[in-house]
Amino acid sequence: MPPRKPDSAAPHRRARATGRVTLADVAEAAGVSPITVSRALRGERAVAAELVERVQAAATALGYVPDPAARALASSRSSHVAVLIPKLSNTLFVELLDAVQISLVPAGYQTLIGVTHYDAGEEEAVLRSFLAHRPAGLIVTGSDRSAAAEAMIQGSGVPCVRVMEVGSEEGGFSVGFSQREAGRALTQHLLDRGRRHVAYVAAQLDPRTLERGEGYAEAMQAVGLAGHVNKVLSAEPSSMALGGVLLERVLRESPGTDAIFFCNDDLAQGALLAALRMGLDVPGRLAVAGFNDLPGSDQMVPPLTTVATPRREIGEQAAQMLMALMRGQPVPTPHLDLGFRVVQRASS
Amino acid sequence: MPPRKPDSAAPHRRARATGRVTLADVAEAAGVSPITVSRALRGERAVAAELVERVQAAATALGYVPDPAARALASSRSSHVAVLIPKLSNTLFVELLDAVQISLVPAGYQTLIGVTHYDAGEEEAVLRSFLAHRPAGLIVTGSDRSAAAEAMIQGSGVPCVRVMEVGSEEGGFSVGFSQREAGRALTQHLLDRGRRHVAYVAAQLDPRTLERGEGYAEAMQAVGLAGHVNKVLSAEPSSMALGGVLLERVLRESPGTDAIFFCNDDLAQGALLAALRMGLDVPGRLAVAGFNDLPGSDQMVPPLTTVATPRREIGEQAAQMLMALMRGQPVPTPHLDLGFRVVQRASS
DNA sequence: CTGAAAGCGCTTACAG
DNA sequence: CTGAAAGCGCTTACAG
Repeated sequence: MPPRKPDSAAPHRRARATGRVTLADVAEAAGVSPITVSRALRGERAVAAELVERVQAAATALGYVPDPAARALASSRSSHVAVLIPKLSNTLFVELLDAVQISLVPAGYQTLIGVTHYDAGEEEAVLRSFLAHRPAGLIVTGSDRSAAAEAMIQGSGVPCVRVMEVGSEEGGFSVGFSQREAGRALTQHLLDRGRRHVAYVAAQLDPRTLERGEGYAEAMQAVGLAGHVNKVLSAEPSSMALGGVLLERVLRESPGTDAIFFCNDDLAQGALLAALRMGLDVPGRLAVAGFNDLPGSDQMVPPLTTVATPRREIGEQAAQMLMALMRGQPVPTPHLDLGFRVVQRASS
Repeated sequence: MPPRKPDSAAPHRRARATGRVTLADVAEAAGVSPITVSRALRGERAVAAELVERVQAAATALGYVPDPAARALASSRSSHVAVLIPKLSNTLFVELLDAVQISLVPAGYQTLIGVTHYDAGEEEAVLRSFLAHRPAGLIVTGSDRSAAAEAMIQGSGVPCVRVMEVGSEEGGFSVGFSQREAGRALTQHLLDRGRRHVAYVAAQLDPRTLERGEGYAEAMQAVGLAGHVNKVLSAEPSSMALGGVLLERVLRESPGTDAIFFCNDDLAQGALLAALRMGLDVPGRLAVAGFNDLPGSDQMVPPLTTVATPRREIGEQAAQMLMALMRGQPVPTPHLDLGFRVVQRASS
């Protein structure tokens, strides 16, 4: 009978207080040092192929899951990607977010979503709170923000991609399309269909909405209809109900209007339904067009003419671009224009 | 002239490599120990009022922001709350999420959102990844999940609130309403309006949808119309377009139908628009009702009868309940029933 | 290609 | 009511 070792020397390794399987456990099981496990699992630097296999087997056998907090503390970089969007009530942003998430999650990143409600103060607060988490990357909507917010982004050194617009500033990164061009194209479409008294009706009035309005005005001016330019702007949040209200307002204030370009499909959908209730002939008496091609627009009566915007592709490409930046890889096209498409349906 | 001190002894405190202001910096500035700063800032335990003030002043002056990673590592509890929802394409869940977020963010929690796509495997994967982040709390949709997912939740020890249904199991926590009761109430409403051939049309077929269907069947049976029970079920994802398709299918297969109860408003909205295109008289020939009272339902032609569900309140109350759990406070009502409301409009 | 040492910035027991 | 010590679980330089 072999002599019993004293208790104090017994265990090869004491179980953690937390019960968690750690890097050290994997290292011991694989017979290597913790740092080798770290490197093997992250695929960082060269580790002998044989060791990599042994480490991976041990990690799997023990059910090892790296601790993001420890990783973040040691590397001063978390696996979080913060995404800032203005509102969750606009389907556009939800789809954008969904696409970002679908691309980022399989790569091991966690999405932290921040809603700014189109408010500079809220955006700063969200940014401050998120940057404290040392995110690996940042995706923000548009390029319009307070100087303070901009300074926080720059000062943080966190890679950042701006979405929905295409920028051109040196040093920045963006994925989107030209809101102005899109506004111009849709207006041109209405003009091509023979409309002359085209009104631009917008709500919410964020910078992208205003840019579309500028495109609209340019298209009108280009064909000598500067005198017919009619922008109806409401700072209220966009909604179907508001679309109906604004339709009535335009018809009352500018009875000669023969086409309305709504800045977002929800307004246009609401206007279409209001027209139905009023017995207003669309497109006979009035052409109606929207923007974004949101769910339901193709189901309207009549189906809604609109601009299809590539928010899902924008989300995916922004995620790809950000991943390249986070890995320190070069980005061939720092400002990626994904374009848009005028979708003609029976409402115009 | 005073003698110059040697360089090596000069600085009171060396700047961190990271440049970050730490607890130690605040402690030094306030003339207390780091642990006192920690306690004063978290409001934990009793700290002399005078010290609290001094610490807070120093923290503010230095612009101190606690490091969530360090905090999580030391306390083995992060400031993240993970929220699991089935889909981002259903407005219902987006509003729920928004409400949760609005309640949690001001309290210093970060929301980690996980989309399961109604898939058990995806749910397990998301859960595994989230639990590695040691969330402070968890909010999940419904109470239907794989045994593996359930075991992960239980085993993690993370406080968890289930939303959208009200449970009754001992030991659990939930905020929602009775889907079955709601299904019954809406059906009863249609019966009260004189309808006899009421069909229940559902897509997606998640457990809540099926429960509503059971409520529907019960209401039919209760008035002796068991023979008229007609459930039309499609496993496809819910959408407006599908609503139109299913409407046509019901009219073709069961021409005697005089009312349809759609399991979600998007289907019902699509059906209403299809009816418009077909020239089908609603509610004269057919009554149409939906569920959830989603945006746009009140704008339809005719406006849609539906059940208003309190998802915002559910989100808020779930957040409140979870915060109590995370703080170890007692929860007076572990299963909170927030009810629902039948909203009668012109479509029935 | 592999490792020993130090440290990231907090909080948790344990004392007093 | 306050503090000194230890440790959470990793990764970053620095060596070899």
